[in-house]
Amino acid sequence: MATSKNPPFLNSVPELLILQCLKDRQMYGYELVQAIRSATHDHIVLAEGVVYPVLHMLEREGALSTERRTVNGRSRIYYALTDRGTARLADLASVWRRLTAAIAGVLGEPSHA
Amino acid sequence: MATSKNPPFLNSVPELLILQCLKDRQMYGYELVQAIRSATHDHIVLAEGVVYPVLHMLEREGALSTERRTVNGRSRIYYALTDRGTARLADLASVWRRLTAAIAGVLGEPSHA
DNA sequence: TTGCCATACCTTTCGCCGCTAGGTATACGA
DNA sequence: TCGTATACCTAGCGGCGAAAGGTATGGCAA
Repeated sequence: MATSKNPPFLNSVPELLILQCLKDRQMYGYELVQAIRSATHDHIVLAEGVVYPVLHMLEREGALSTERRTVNGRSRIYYALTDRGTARLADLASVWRRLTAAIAGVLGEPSHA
Repeated sequence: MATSKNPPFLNSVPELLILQCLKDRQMYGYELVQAIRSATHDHIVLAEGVVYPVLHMLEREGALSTERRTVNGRSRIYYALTDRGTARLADLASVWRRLTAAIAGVLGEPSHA
């Protein structure tokens, strides 16, 4: 009942992954691409064209705060979760778990519940 | 290595669910909508506007065979998996499991592996 | 010193997939 | 006879990710 509609279907997975990574520590865009790539053993490779727009959108909505730093003569923009971002992460993760559990059920897997 | 690219991101979940349902027994479109709805306890509700086009596409590609039957004065189109459809189901399910496992890893869940 | 690769940021364009919102027709119960 | 459930269908829109490109600096090798 509480769940009004299907979230347009399983979208915003990139957003979920990015938020989750930033929960552990602040990171910059280029770093996120590689972190996700290596964390998933190359199973998920987010192109930069996906990551940067998401970061900008999240910043616009107040889910992320930014800090410009120069390291080794290179300028980086570090992103960190705000309270709002933490809440958003919790929301997305919850929806994600609910949907995957539902699908696992159809696929005939126990889904460890 | 075998996995060339990200499948456009987590698309074709409706297709996966439909194929999986048809693996157990043949069903008709209207029935599929409700079967998925109830199997997922209303967490996933595929509109008919999603289901029918997928069925037509799968039939066009030889993944489903059809049989028209009249029950209680109502005309129904029953769909059944072909060999090709079974293979397609196996493919989609495998991709699905790989991706969800990867995401579960990022989310810090054991994902029962 | 020149050129290439890695780093680090960014945007525009395109295509697809699912969603919305309709539409048709029959059966059945109030 | 009128509404609701059954059962099928389609056209059009929108959003999100993918592809493809563009800028700039640093470092290394030829």
